[in-house]
Amino acid sequence: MSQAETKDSLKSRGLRLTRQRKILLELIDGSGKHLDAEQLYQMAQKIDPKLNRVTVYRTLKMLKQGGLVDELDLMHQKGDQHFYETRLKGEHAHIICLRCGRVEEFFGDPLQKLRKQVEAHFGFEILITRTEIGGYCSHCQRLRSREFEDVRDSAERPRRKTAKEALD
Amino acid sequence: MSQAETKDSLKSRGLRLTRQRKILLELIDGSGKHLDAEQLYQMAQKIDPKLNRVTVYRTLKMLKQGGLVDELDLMHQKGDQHFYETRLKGEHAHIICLRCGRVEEFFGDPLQKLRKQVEAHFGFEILITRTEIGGYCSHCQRLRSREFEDVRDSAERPRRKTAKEALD
DNA sequence: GTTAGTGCAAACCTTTTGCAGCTCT
DNA sequence: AGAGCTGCAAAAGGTTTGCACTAAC
Repeated sequence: MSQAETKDSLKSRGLRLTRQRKILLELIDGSGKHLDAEQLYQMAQKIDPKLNRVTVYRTLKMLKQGGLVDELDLMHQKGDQHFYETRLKGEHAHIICLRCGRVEEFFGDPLQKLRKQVEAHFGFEILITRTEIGGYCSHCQRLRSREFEDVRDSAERPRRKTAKEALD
Repeated sequence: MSQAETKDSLKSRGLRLTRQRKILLELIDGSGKHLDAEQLYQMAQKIDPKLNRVTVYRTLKMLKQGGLVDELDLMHQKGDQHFYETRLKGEHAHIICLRCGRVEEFFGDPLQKLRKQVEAHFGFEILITRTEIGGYCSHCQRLRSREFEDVRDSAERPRRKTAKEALD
């Protein structure tokens, strides 16, 4: 969304385009990554050291409610925080590798079909959708099978992880 | 999943089927609802008053990692906690009404097609999927438009919500 | 008997709230 | 002028951790 459109969107709801909001909007629009509140806060502070973490949270909440950004969980692979992206690109799913953390985006007709079927089937008015898929990317599949072989071929007794270790 | 299958699944990983875990498994399997850790804790405590909240969290984490339950966010409509359901039913999406909180489940071929396309397109090995759709159910769409008319037709001046109120 | 699991208390991380003062329009 | 916004401090909500004791196998 252009700066001008965003400005209009805020104005029309009686909201103000403050110095802090300008900084945060540029960071979200410009980064092209999925940033969480803490990352945004760190980046914003380099521009305006007085900008408070609370302002970041309040701004994100406002942008989310205004439909200007989407909130992601990314399968909570890194923790329980939320990530944000603009609504510029069309609807897409997020594919998260549970080993290396890499995130891919998938645009494809199943997402549109799902949307249409849900609207038709339930008479539902859709405002937000979130599709997240967790597993192993092709690269990590190879690494995992090699790790597995290493354990079996190892000179050490191929001890299985204790249950406690497995939980960590 | 039957009690026996679950037992095997735990045993094969060197995990124990304790009194506390039996209670929690029955609650999750039996309820048919999407329960969060706190609800499970409250229910479990009625059966065993000494069962600790921490045990609930540890058990859920273990079941999730073992692929015995799925974790849901339900669009964080009620807060930032997680909800849980067994993996008995096939893959499905959750449709959450942002007004009344009602949750519907949608089973349909777009979900399978999405899965296949992602596997084919990225060579991805899928372990978990989560599709959540937020909006208004047909019932709440009607209520909302009525509420809106009420405001316009009201004898009071049709004041718009202040921005502060809108955020609450 | 050994190792996994539990309960308790305390810590942790992320996010929200109350309030006085500041700033955009 | 006046409503909206910010910063600060403090609290809240949900979840995890360290450790000594207990129970499953």
